[in-house]
Amino acid sequence: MSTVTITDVAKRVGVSVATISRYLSGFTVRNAEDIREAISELNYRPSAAARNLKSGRTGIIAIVVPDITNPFFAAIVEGAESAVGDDRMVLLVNTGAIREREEKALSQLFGRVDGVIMAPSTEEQHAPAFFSQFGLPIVFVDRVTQDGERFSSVLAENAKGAELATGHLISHGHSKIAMISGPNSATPGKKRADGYRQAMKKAKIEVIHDFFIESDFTEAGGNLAMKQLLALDTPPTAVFVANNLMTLGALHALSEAEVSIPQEISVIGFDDHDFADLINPPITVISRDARLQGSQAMELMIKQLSDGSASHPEHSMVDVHLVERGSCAPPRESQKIRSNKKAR
Amino acid sequence: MSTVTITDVAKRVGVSVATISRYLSGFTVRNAEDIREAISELNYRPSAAARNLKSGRTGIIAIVVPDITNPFFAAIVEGAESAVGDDRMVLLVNTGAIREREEKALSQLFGRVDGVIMAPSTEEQHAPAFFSQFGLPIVFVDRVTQDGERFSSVLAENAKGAELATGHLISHGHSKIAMISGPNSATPGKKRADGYRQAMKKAKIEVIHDFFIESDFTEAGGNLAMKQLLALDTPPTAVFVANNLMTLGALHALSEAEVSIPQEISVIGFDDHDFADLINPPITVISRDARLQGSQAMELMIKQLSDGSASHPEHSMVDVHLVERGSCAPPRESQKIRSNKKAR
DNA sequence: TTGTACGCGTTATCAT
DNA sequence: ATGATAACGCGTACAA
Repeated sequence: MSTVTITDVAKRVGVSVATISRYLSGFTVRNAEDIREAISELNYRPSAAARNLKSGRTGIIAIVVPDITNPFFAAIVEGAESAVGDDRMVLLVNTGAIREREEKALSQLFGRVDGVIMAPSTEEQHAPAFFSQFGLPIVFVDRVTQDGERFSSVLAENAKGAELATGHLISHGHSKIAMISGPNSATPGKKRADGYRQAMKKAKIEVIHDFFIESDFTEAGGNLAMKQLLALDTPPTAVFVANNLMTLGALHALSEAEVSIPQEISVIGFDDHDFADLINPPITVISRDARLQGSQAMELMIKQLSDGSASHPEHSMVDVHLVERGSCAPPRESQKIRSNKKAR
Repeated sequence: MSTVTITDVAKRVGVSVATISRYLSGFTVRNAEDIREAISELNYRPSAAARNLKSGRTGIIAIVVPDITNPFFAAIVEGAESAVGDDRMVLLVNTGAIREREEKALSQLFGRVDGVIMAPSTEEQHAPAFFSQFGLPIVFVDRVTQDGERFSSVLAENAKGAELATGHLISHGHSKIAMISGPNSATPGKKRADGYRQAMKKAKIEVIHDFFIESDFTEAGGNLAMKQLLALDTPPTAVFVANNLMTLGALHALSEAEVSIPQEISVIGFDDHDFADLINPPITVISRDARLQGSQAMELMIKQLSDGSASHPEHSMVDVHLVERGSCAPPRESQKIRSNKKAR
């Protein structure tokens, strides 16, 4: 156990601890060589804990996400990590989208980290109050909480993306367009639903109640929603699925029910995936640079930390774009989908 | 800014700091109610930094992985996080499989964390020396370094899995079986190659030099390797790909070259993937519980931390199993793969 | 049960 | 340029 302190080094060299400290801080000292040597021989490492206590900073930035297993959040974390710099590190908190864990994590984070980058699982949250209460710098990424405007954030062009997706379906001639949406309580859920409605409105297509399903961004949720859609008397001819996991679930439902894409139904998803182009047919999606979202969030955090500019929140958005592959086509003349074939 | 200390609470209540400290530690004190009240009114939070300095512990466990973007490592991290408990947190380090970053991270980690769970990018590493030097508890997960036996580890049944995979191909009647392997310098790379050779030996099939390609566990690497295989005068009729990313790359190469699976070539991968069953055809793989690997590693770490049992390293292995889908079939009579059609 | 006082390892201030 | 020392906030041995 390396319990060698700055005092040991000082004794070894025959100077005071202050001199060693100065040397470590880059100041010019007389016997720098002796010190360098002593440090390496004694294998001295400054105590992070002591430094934290003195400085009040930890050099650690937390990033809290609902599910690190979701490739999208993994990309965000990777982006954030890539921008953290040499003198700081990233503390990961995976909340499983469980509210209690989020809150507990936040309180545990206080004092252990200099700031937190967070993708809150819901907007209905007291997080901002919590943050302002403790004065912990925060940057929201991908999602915000109720009065999230008071804090910096890096979101995606959710509404635009959803409009793009829905418009793409419309341009193929579809009108029976369903949406499997995320929870309305989460930023991307709400915004993408808005975009869908906006596009439908522009095209003067009425949104059928049964065609809009508010699900939960999980694979199971997407799976269930798609089954519900297939069980309808007149199923949709196209569906826009609001995130990658739900798309996965929906595709499984479609595959199980032996509904062919895009002949019987057109599918477009939000967020790309490595395998999306290997599926048959390759899936058309709205894509964006999640890694960039993460790195931008980290940059905002670092700026905030050095400027102390918590009072001037910055809001940035990463762009989205359509990646056209093979899962969208015009609707058939005959709208007879074998809806009840296998779908429950 | 919450700069309220234990002293403030003590003054408020009219007792000494020791009493407050005792209250916080769960001891019985006279005016517990007053203290509780004062703490909540003053919004007092004990300083983690000061506690760290006193106790020598941080309550943080690091987990360093090559690539958090790889679903496999994401699952490991998620598993580890799930087992960390209420009084500790996880610090993530993503090294990008870059040796220098690994080493730098390790030195930065010292003093900031109580222990590190690590998936080293290569076995050719001085990490163990580094660890023993500083006495930082470590548990290896998925991979080890040179003298990794001296430290606890949670590996997978790599050799068994590779034998299973190769045997599956052999049982279908293949003999021209190629392997796209990982780097021999990494534990899973080496062990899986061993398993392949073992299975081939058992079946008395000679391993053709050109059929064994040592790649690098990346998508690009798998892609290139598969192209090389396809460009051979007599290409293999089956291929075992040693990890998920390389499988992805190989599938892209196959798809690009319009080689049909399993008619023209059988494919089996190592490590499952959410989308593996949606690809056409669904991909047969060797699977294992990565999340379990992560949680076991964390459990070993926590045990080590409480026991102080660093001297009794434990080595555990998670099992593997074959997930049969549709990417393997008997070889054709005519072995004419359109090898040079589009490959390259 | 409670209070006093010291130590944890650094850095910053103040003299020298 | 250097040395002595206070201070960071907390836990705890010791005395009461």
